[in-house]
Amino acid sequence: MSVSMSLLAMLDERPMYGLELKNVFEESTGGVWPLNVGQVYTTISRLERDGLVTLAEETDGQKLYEITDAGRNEVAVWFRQPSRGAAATRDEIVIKLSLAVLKPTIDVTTVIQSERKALLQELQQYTRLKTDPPTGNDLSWEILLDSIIFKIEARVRWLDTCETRIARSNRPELRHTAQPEESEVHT
Amino acid sequence: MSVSMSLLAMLDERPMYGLELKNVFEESTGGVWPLNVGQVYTTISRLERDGLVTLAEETDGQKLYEITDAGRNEVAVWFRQPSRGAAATRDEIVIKLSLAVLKPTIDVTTVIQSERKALLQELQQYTRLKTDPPTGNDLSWEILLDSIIFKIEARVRWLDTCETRIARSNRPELRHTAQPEESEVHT
DNA sequence: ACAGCCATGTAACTTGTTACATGATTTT
DNA sequence: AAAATCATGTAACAAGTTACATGGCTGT
Repeated sequence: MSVSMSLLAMLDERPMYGLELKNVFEESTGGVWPLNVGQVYTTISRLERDGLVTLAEETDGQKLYEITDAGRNEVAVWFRQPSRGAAATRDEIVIKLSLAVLKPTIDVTTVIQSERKALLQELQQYTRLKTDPPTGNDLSWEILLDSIIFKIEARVRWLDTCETRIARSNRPELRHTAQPEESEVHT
Repeated sequence: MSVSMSLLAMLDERPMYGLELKNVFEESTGGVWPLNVGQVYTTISRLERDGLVTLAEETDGQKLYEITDAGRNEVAVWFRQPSRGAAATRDEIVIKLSLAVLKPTIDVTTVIQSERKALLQELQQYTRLKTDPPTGNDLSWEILLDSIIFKIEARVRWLDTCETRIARSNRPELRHTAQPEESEVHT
């Protein structure tokens, strides 16, 4: 829904053609959330099918798309109503840990460390981006970047509390708890 | 991928049949992330197609599914490798705000307030759940609940910084900036 | 017998996503 | 003329999701 509503919201601003939609979207996210051009066209055609968008004008293969009244209404509702619960969405890393603690054969602390390492690298990357913005630089970009950084930080803190929780629990841990050996699995 | 990998990880523990997978999954998430039974079967058949799972035994319509070596390997990789970037996933509410600040006709502060209100309600709901656990109550459940609460809190903080950012920016705001009147949009 | 649960499954659909094809225009 | 870029689009697939159908077994 994110993509289609985004395109619709952009068309609510002014009529646009396909590539323009892609560009505006990517500019507003500073290139962090790239959007395949093809997806713009598939999404647009689905919006057209649903009567939220119509072809306004075609000049020389260039197709200008226009939002309909129904579409305008959808956008208004989208902005008015809060997005559905953050909790409702299944979260891969959370499921992974939830299942890991149920599996006696898995060394959960190793899993946590691996995840945290990746998160901290990602965090560094985005903090660097913050001081050295790419092109757009405006408000949209700062909002987006903040959201990413906040999310990563929260996740790292969550991993920390998981670690202490697991340490406190008398969960039967693997043998080599003292020196966590690198037990690489070979294909 | 979340669902299929989850099922695979559970089958890595022991062979199970369809409903059992559903039940174990839902118990591990304390019912917060319900899983439609039908989806278990569609997902299992896809795993079978990909050679990660095989039918071990069929007794009287009850089908026991078993993980294959290839499946076991997938699970090992899943636990070893960190989940893909938290930042990579497009986030509806973030896109919504990013686009909202670009639209002069939208009152961003109203949008933020509406989102925050919903988040705080959700937060309250899950904090209540924390003191009054449903059934499972064990480690998996705490881990899951923490993740949800952390995520919501981070999002609320993010909304706050967005608000100050927007206030600081000299973005041309709607007329009624001084006393934010309840300007309900009627269909 | 009937209600309700256990258990399996499928058809249909949505959203996201990519790889590929096509043609026009512009630059080198 | 060749390469690059603009611009459009389609076929195909992955993953999630639900509504519905089927049949067996159990308790009342």
